[in-house]
Amino acid sequence: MILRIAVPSRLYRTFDYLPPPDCDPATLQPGMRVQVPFGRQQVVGFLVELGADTALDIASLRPALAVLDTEALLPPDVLALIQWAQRYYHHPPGEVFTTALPVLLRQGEPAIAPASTPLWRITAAGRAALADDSLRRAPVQWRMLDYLAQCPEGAEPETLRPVVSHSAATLRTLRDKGWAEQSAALEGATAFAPHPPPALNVAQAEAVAAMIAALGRFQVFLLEGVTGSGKTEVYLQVIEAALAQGRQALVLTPEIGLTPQLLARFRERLPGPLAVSHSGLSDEERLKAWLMAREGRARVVVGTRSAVFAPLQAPGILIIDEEHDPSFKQQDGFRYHARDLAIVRGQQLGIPVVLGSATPALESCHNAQRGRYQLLSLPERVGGGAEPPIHILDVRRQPMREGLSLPLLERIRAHLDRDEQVLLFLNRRGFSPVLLCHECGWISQCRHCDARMTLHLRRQRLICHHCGDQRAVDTACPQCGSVDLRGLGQGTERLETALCQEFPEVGLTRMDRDSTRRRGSLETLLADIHTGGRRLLIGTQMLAKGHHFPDVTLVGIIDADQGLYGIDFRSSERMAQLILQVAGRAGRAEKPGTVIIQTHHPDHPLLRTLVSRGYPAFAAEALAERQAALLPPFAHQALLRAEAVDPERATAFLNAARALAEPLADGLEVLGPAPAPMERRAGRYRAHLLMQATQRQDLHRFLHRWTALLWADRQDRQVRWSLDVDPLELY
DNA sequence: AGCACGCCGACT
DNA sequence: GTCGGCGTGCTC
Repeated sequence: MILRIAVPSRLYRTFDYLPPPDCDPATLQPGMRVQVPFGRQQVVGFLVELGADTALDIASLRPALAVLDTEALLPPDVLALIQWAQRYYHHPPGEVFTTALPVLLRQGEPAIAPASTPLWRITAAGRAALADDSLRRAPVQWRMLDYLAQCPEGAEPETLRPVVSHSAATLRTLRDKGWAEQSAALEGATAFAPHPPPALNVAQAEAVAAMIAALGRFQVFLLEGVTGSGKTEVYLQVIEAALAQGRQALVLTPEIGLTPQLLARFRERLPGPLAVSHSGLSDEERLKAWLMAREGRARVVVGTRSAVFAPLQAPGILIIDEEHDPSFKQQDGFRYHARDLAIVRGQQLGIPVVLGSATPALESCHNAQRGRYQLLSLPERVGGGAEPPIHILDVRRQPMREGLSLPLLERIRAHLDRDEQVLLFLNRRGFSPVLLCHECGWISQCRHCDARMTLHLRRQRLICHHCGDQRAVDTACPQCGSVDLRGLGQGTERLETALCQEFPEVGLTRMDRDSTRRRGSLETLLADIHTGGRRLLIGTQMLAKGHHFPDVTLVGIIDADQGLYGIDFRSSERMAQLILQVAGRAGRAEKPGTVIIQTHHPDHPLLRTLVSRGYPAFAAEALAERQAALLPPFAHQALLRAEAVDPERATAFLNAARALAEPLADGLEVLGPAPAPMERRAGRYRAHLLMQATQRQDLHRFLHRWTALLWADRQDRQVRWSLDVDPLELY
């Protein structure tokens, strides 16, 4: 008997081994982990298949060293999903397994839960202290205690570490004061008092009924609902129905969507422990969540992208929230799309898949249009209240003050004068994206990229946002020595400075990657906004996700122009989604918000449609444009990327790849090699070859044969290359 | 990707 | 005479 093993390497094939000498081959099952010798190393591999034949001479096979599991680690459906993904994305099997499993398991740790650490919990006295302001002078302790108050079933010391900078000392102090205590984990014994579900409106009830009727068979639903239309409530009720049938639910959300609010809502409504999986967890916590899902102790699993591979004991329904979010697509290594894989998994399991979004991806809209997905719309906001009106503000020939037009400034002042909050969205961090010498025209070019370094005035650094390189800001022009260096263009830091001068009496909060760099600072900023009287909020797309600001009555989109004529054919779709998401952050039923978009292209047809007729009309029009241009979803793409220090070698590789492709390229176009839009990045030159076909089948038949040739070809080791099937970014 | 082999130039 | 630079090839 031969063991076909996927080893953790980026080689595009499996390796054959003999069973270990002391092993009863009858106990072996695909999905078990096996310790094997590999070259001069020992690695943990995955048993993919048991076979009788091998392409090699039996005598040249090496025996495996040990079988690490007594039963298959992965249920058959996850194994099937992994194999499907490996074929579809044409990616090395070892890396696919590696991505699909928690770190500890791929390192060979046993598949049993690590000893549980005692949990920290708030005491009754602690709650009282939180309420009566006795921690007014101790903000760090207050923040920790407030965090504990939001963890009814206790929190592991590990998860508390990021909350404040010296969590262990803080916790000791809180314990000594009797406000927090540490005790062993209560096994799944959440004090669960089911909250009665709120009444549904007609559209919600119809959606829930349609999904419940589909439990037990494969059906994709596209749940399209504006912000505040109650998508989460629909999820909760359909999950409850699946649980009542003894099944589990898997919910995928974008990273930022895993906010305490969403989890708290799931916890108070759904019985039993929740398995939560995202990148902020320790390896032990991830393994624990994984095991709870597999053993069925957790009935509901909530996680980010990689949770699509979570093993489930009795899968009942898959839900992908904010399905349009690009973070569902992995952008390096194994470039899978978790939403697409969830649909495949649902089909393989014969269970429903729910895609929810206020602004569905055009791909999903198209699938709904042709009847592959069932469209369910939630057109009204729960509790009434209209969607905020969106206005286009033509800034052509307008005097601008630091990127703000005077009419916008006036509106901001009016809202602030009424004691309301204002949110300004600018998708560019730093002070200004370029430093320019007014004397000779020198600009702050990055040494490693075809990009300019962004000026961060506060930190007195020039930082390249593409490779991370940074240096001190020049005091004089490196070219001509002039001291007249000026920042060109607006970033959030500059906007903050300008608004501080304009409205010195108003509290202001900036939210971007720079201001939330320290762990826990996001929570602090949000607390400031909700309770601390900060009334001007400035931020990047970080603002657009997860958090709602009910007191905001004015939203300003500072610069919509980038998105309208971006290099990427998806940039207008992105911009529309961002605008509506930012708009959706604002207002409440009795105090609706207004949205103002500054642009130099007030007549841009897609922007006009979005503003006057809403997202569905926008999507229909954008889809018509895609169809006319034969772009996705009316064509299917794969991108072969190559990068090397020497640009010639990257291109030579792609030319060779193109030569291999030509005889096979039936029913598809091969475009390139072309330099990437930003050709040099982090000191390496990047180029690519784009394959495009109108029939998905043609593309995949081609890729199957072509990748085999590519891997067999003797390659230039200096060239790094990768294949991206269904690329979201064309660079 | 690792990891070794091996063939060249810079030193004790 | 040896140490170590990185080009090349292999991993069942």
